[in-house]
Amino acid sequence: MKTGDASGWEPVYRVVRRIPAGRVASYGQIAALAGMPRAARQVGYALHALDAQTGVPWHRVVNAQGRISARGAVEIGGLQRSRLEAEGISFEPGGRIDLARFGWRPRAVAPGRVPDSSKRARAVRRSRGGQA
DNA sequence: GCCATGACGTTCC
DNA sequence: GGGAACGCCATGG
Repeated sequence: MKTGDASGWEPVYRVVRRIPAGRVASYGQIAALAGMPRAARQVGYALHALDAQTGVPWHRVVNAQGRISARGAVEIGGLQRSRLEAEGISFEPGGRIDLARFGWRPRAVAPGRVPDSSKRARAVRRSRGGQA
């Protein structure tokens, strides 16, 4: 909430506009391209404060799980899904999107293949102790 | 100026 | 592949 003025989020909006139709990008990706790799949350916040008439394809932005979060805003999530489907993006039974196919790759990487970062870097930083 | 909240991400098991 | 916990950063009160 907190009606942000969205004045300093222009770089973020610019990145979102760069997302081609039929493709989706994660908040972290947008944040990284905007210059804030750790401010993924703020990206979502910026989009929330954004208006539907700003011309920014906010519906092409989903979380890293390829799912629509829209905390509390169910109507927003429904609209987002409808828009994505209209662009040719298919949803899985669980409401998830196949990021391997519809995920936006600004680096123009070979289609059908993604570096993936799910379960590779494990011994990189285990100091976190996410769980006992 | 400090505390609480939030369209999330990444790591660990 | 899925669930849970910790972490980051910015806005609001």
